[in-house]
Amino acid sequence: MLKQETLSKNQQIVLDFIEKVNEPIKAYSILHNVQKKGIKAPLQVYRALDKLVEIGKIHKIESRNAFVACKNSNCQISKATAFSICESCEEVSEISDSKLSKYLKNFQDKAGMKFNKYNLEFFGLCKKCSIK
Amino acid sequence: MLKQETLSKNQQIVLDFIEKVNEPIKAYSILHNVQKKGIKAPLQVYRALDKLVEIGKIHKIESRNAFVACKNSNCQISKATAFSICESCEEVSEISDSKLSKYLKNFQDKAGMKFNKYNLEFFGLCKKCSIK
DNA sequence: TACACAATGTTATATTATAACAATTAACAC
DNA sequence: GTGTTAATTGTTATAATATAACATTGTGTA
Ligand SMILES: [Zn+2]
Ligand SMILES: [Zn+2]
Ligand SMILES: [Zn+2]
Ligand SMILES: [Zn+2]
Repeated sequence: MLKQETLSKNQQIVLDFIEKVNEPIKAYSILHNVQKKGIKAPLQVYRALDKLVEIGKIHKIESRNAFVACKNSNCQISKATAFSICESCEEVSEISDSKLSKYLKNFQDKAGMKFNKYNLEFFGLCKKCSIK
Repeated sequence: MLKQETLSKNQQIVLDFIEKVNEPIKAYSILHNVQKKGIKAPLQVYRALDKLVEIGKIHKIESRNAFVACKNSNCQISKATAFSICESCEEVSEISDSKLSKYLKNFQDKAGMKFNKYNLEFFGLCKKCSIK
């Protein structure tokens, strides 16, 4: 079978919603918001999320247990992700910095482990929150 | 009051156990293992974990919801952490690489956000698992 | 002593995520 | 089209992770 090109019904419903809100959102919040579309159970959401993460349409913000749409066409299928997170307002942005991603992709640890994936989360205060 | 120098009873019990197992361990697994020491409830474990993370004695592996003792005396109180994670055997090592930490500490994102903390998780196969 | 704050103990509950199994749908080979 | 396989869905129940709320006790300091 060829690699799936179109999303399934539930996957599309979940993705549409995540793209619409345009900020990190939690699984059960997604569930509440797509129940009118016929998605009734957590598993239906989590299965869609798993697939969407796998194909790189969304990312999971691990420290927040939240999901956000990918804004970065050249982030290779979720294998190299970086985010900035404001600890005050919880605003999250995906970092797209070719120098950073190049540096991390080529990073070699001392144990000689070969990496195929990384996730980096920066924390601080966004500009808005710094002023306050 | 001066900054705490000695750990409290529960904090010490939890830290002792985490250091003994010497690999990432989950909160409820800690709970089961320290019940003989008098810790009975999840909150007692989570409160100790919170404090130990705060003072840098342990770190949370966000992608695994697990906690591991710090092996790295110069990781500044949990504000700059990096790990390698084997996706096959789940072995986790704390990366101590001064070049990497320097690079990340000085990283400036395009939005001009000032970071005070980061967490980086690399995924791949450890040497042992690569051979198989 | 009196105060402030950290830590504890305890019960209940909230939040996040998966197990298990049956049924349906989509893609492919022939 | 038929049979085959894999992906997706639907559904109920439950597991795993984490916090709320409140009363109490301990500890350092003035
Ligand atoms: Zn992305
Ligand atoms: Zn902010
Ligand atoms: Zn450390
Ligand atoms: Zn391994």
